[in-house]
Amino acid sequence: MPSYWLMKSEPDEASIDDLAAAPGQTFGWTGVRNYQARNFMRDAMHPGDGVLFYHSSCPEPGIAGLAEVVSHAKPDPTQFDPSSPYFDPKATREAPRWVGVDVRLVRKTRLLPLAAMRAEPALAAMQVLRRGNRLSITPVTADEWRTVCALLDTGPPAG
DNA sequence: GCCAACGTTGGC
DNA sequence: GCCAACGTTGGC
Repeated sequence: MPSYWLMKSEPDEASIDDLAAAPGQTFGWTGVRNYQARNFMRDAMHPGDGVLFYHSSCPEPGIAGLAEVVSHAKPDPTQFDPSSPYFDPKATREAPRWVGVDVRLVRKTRLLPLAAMRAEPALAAMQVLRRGNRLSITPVTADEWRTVCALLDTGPPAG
């Protein structure tokens, strides 16, 4: 049984189009510097899990596509790179602190805006929509996953 | 740029 | 271990 996740990315840094253009339409998810989000990747994510690719901190925040986890967690190389904004001087190759998984595009979708997600009763309990939520990776239930896919398939409400 | 929310840091 | 100060996230 796959699990489902919502993963936030700032499109200026890594957008759904960047994922589509990447070799194999796959890239490593780097830059997570929050322990809870890290632990999801390290402990709970498995190849085959579904990913809602979410654009954050941008003019139109929302779900921009579907992706898939294709690796287990492995050390995030940016923690070792002094020129990276994600450099962590306390991380060593012997004892890496931060990990990431590889994510592959399934398909780019129309944008499902944050406001539309909030307006959908079936998504009312979605963790990413909780007041004050700042986690960049949150679990998604199978029901929420199906609801999002249905919304993406049916397009925006008429009118 | 504002601000709510919440994570992290560090003195004690 | 407490908790105040500070930093970050992210929508608006």
